[in-house]
Amino acid sequence: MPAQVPIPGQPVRGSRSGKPIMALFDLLGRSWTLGVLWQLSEGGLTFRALQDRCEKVSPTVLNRRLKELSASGLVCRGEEGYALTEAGQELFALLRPFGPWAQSWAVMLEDMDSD
Amino acid sequence: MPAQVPIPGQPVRGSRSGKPIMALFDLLGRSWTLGVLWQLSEGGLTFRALQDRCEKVSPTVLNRRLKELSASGLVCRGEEGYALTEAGQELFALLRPFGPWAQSWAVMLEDMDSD
DNA sequence: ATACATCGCTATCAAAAATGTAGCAAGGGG
DNA sequence: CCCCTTGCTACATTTTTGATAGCGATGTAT
Repeated sequence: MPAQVPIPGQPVRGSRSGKPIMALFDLLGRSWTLGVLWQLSEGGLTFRALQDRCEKVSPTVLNRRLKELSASGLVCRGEEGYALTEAGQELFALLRPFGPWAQSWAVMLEDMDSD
Repeated sequence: MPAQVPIPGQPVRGSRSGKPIMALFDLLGRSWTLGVLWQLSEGGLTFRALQDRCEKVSPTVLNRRLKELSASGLVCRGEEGYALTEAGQELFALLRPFGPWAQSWAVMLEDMDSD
């Protein structure tokens, strides 16, 4: 039985209430979801191109994530393969600052470990 | 063998390169990580309080997530139980806009389904 | 001191999800 | 027809998550 797509308003993995933020976290908290959104941000990619970008993702999981993201209106099929929808781009806009933040986080962790 | 904590600079689940953003996505892409950060944003919580807030999390997983988040410098133990570190608060600041966005996403999904 | 409650977990086992690899059906080019 | 790429599906294995019970430590009231 394949996993269900988290839908705001309905109980999801981890929340009886189905609060939108919890549904979103359920979706984003699955392996590769964040990575796929990140990779698609620069333009449409074919299934295999996406697979290559995400070095270690199995086709099984990639396909499942793409279906979930499509059902959630974040991804759709464009001329060049899979692409972010408008909503997907909005979400990515929120995600973008994570890039630079992760950099400084990495530096902080190094300092933390060397002490 | 328990799961390892994703560390920037080292290969992680899903990335040979170990780019910080990929390490971060690996961490955030585990079940309950996002939810825990969210719940801790309003102040320190004890283990059991956290368990109650996250309705369905098992102690096994909660404990594992807390260890990972501690090792990653995002969470530490304060006077009132577990709390966000400074870095954790920075990350939450990036996460906060997801709340309102999730609301409008929920509305969009309803419209999408009713058409 | 004893009884009881609460807290932060750990142990154990079952279920679900992810991984790795192989390969198929469809479409295009030569 | 032959060969190549694309978008997957099948299947077996490993990893992760989930559910439940309960232990040892600490505090508090009796």
